[in-house]
Amino acid sequence: METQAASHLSTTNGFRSLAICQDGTRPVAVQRMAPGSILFSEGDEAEGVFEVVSGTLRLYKVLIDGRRQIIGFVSGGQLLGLAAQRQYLCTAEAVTPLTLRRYQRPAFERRIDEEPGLARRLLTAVSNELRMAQDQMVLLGRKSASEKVASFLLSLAAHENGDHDDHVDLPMGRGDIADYLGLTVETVSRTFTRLKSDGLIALPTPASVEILDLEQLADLAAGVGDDDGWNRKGGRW
Amino acid sequence: METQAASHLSTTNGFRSLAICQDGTRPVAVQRMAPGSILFSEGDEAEGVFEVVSGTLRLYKVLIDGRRQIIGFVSGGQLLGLAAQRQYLCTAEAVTPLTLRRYQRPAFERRIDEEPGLARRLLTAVSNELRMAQDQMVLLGRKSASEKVASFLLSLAAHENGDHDDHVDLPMGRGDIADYLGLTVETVSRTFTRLKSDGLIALPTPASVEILDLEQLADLAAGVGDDDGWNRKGGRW
DNA sequence: GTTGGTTGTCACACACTGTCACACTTCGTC
DNA sequence: GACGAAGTGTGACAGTGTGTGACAACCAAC
Repeated sequence: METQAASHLSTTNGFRSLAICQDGTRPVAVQRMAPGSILFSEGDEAEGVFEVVSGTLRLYKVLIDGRRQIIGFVSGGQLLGLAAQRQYLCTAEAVTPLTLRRYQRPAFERRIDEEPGLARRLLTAVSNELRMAQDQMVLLGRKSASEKVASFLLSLAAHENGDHDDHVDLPMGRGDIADYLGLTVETVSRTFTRLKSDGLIALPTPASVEILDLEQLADLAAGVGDDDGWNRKGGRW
Repeated sequence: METQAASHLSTTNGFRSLAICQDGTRPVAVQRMAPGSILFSEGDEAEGVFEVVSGTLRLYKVLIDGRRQIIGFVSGGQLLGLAAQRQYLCTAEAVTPLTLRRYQRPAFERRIDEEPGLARRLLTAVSNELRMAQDQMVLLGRKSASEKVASFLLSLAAHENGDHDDHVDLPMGRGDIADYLGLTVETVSRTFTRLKSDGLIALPTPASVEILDLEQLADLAAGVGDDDGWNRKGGRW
């Protein structure tokens, strides 16, 4: 009926890997892609559901004049294209070298009706997506540049549920971060520098971040006015 | 497991009114509320699913220092709280006098498992929510003040699928619009004035808008650089 | 009619962020 | 190793959008 709804589904819930395909629904193809290549574009017929095996990709929408808003990043173990119904509503493009499995949509949808618990779990997954989208709306609409970057780093750190809680890898460049946070490249770059010189983070390389002061970073991300002259001194921002 | 995901479900799809309750699941209560009163707050236990009979309410999240981001508006015929799982993740507050029906969540969830097609339809509805959230992310992250207001008016006009395609009622005040679009009250006010003096709209009263030039308004909303010196003349915005 | 509170609008200076410009580093290729 | 391309970082400047304050318009109550 309607245009539909596409996108990434973070599978931090119960959807890691082939949980939904445990009974043997086979991927039609395993696919590899180079950075910059496009998996599907906004408006394409939604033919498949994808599972990212390794690598990261970006989902974005563009305005006519080229302004781009990145909706989200999808990385290993996550599903992609689940919420789509007729057409994909954003473009999916490889950030890093990518490996993924493709499932045919018709078979996938048949299973939704056949397997009782499945739709319920998908509903949970999409709801989780919605939650993240809403948090991002708060970020985009009401947070300052430094608050945005701090939030971004923390969400990345939380996602990398693993050994190094304080180390974050950035597969994407500054341009991607800018288009994800509603900023410009320069502002992102300057904010990183500022965070570094204030001792909240370290930057061994531009693509790797060490979180030095988790508490201050969390306060900043949450919008707690720092005693330092971070920003929003007198005004609202 | 996770915090959950809450929120409004615009039912522009197939969820008008009691479509999901056709077999007699009875509302526990019909409820009336005065403007400004709170239906539920962010973090509350998600006990019910609501159907708005008449009136409008706003869904929002707030930062510690009071900055507010309105996630969306919900009005007559729409469902509310469907995507919530454990807790509501935003606050729902009446904008106008409100009438709504409340359904108990446990019974609601039981039906999801029992009725085969239901979960599928809910999935569609939540996916649609996600689509709207993503459009809003583009708006918040990459659109100028005038583009935001133009988009807002058009989405409202589209929503009022009815007789007057060119007439839009604004149940909410300038402050709500500002917090929905990531602007301030003054900027919203100024932009309305500008749209009026440029002949794109008329404002019989502050709460009612006549769309005079739909095409130009649509171009503006889509990000087409107007020949007029609307904005983003030299720069990006 | 008057009063008081709320909401909307306007004016002005300021600030965060964007724009433009250029140096620096890294990496792959020749 | 030299070169060019792409990405990153920095500086100077300007602009949109903002906060503050003041005023007008509207509504309700007296």
